[in-house]
Amino acid sequence: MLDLKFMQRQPDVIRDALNARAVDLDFDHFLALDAKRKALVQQVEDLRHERNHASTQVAELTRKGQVASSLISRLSAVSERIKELDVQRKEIEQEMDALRLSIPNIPHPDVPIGATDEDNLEVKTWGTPPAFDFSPRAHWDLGPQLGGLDFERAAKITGSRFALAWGWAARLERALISFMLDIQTTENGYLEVLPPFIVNEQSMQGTGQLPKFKDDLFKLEDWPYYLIPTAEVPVTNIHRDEILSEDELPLGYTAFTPCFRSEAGSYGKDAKGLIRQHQFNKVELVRFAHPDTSYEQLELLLGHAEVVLQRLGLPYRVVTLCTGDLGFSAAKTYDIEVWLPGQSAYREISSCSNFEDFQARRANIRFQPAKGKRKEFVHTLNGSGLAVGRTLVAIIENFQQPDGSIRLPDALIPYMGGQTSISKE
RNA sequence: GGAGAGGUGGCCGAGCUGGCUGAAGGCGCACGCCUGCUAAGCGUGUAAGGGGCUAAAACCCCUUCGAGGGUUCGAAUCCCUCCCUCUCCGCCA
Repeated sequence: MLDLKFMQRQPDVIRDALNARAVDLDFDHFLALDAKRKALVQQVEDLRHERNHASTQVAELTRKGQVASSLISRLSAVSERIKELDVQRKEIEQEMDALRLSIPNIPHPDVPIGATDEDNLEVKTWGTPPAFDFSPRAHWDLGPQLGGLDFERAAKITGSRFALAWGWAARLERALISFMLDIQTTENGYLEVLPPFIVNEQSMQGTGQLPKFKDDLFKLEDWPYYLIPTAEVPVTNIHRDEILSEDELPLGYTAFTPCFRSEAGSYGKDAKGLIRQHQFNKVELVRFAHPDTSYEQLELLLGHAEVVLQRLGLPYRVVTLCTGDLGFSAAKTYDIEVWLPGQSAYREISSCSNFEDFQARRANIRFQPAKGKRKEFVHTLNGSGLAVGRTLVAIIENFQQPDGSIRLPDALIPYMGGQTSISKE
């Protein structure tokens, strides 16, 4: 959510931002509503002022034992008028609120203008894609063949876009989760949290999933609750309606959670394998930062996600999302894309964003500056550290051997009970 | 599922026989004074949102005591509905 004053004063900035994002939204209508609102507010406030003033006169007269019936009957009419105008004002404000909740964040000046992911800007690459003297296979072949992944039974249990992992794959998934959490908690200063996987509507609105992206969510029947699409939601909302102190910033939380997404509108996309599932595991990093330093925090956060891939020896690149690809709430986002030999492509494995005060304003997360200054909204950031299922995919595909086995990265061996490779049998 | 208690400012906590309560008191915080030894004492100040005026302030005004509605000239205070928290019983782990 954007600041109302800012929208009034810098309408062109909003128009440019909407344009850059190719969002079709009638911002001038919003401004017209605001003008109407102001006019109404003035009328109502004048009447209220009159009523307040006269009411104290009534009180005085009554105290003196006098009757103020003429005054009272006049005020009765004033109150009626106030009620009428208030109804109008409320209608306009409701419409404005709804519009405001669907206006996306303003992209940071660094963000390249563009329409699709092809316009994203590569900022760095790390490692080199492995060279194979055989044609590398995709994880959806190797996984089932090695007895770790079972898509058919998952379809029986639930349906498409679900996976059943067992044996080595189940353990590898668990190993990766521990490995990632350990790095973030012991090396990068994050506090581990285990939040609810189901949240209410307010939380979804706080981080920006609602009201616009309802169709992407799983909602519980007969409950105003939703399955989380990412740990960003419960973890950012930890501090909803709270006032943090300046010296505790920045705060860093890491959480492992399953994530649930309806993937509406992605029919046919990544239909095979683990890439796009209705349920997947993720280790998330969330930071609450001082507005002055949030972009430094974004670089830091990116590094915290990158180090996981580096330890695993997985080649990747980092891109800055262009305006057309940028998420609704984000001001700037880096995607980390890991190399997948099975597809000969880089695929997103982490998304690190600075939301500035966009989420904080929605979720009302503020901090109290030390010097007795007024409270300000914090800046929120988050990033995957990493998507666990996709990491498993990357390991399977990058470290596959000519004989169909998979070599495990050294960093993971302690987490796998000393096991160094996975082979059939 | 049954019974009860409660939701007030950054926090705790009064008020709840309707007007003088944006809200006592305390804590915390800020500034100042005093003092000087790892501290205490004293004083002053300390909500948010919106509207007007303004270059910006100052200033004036309106709203806000869980949410929404009602009664009333006027509600934190009375009535109704809903949400949430806590305690006890039952139930399940």
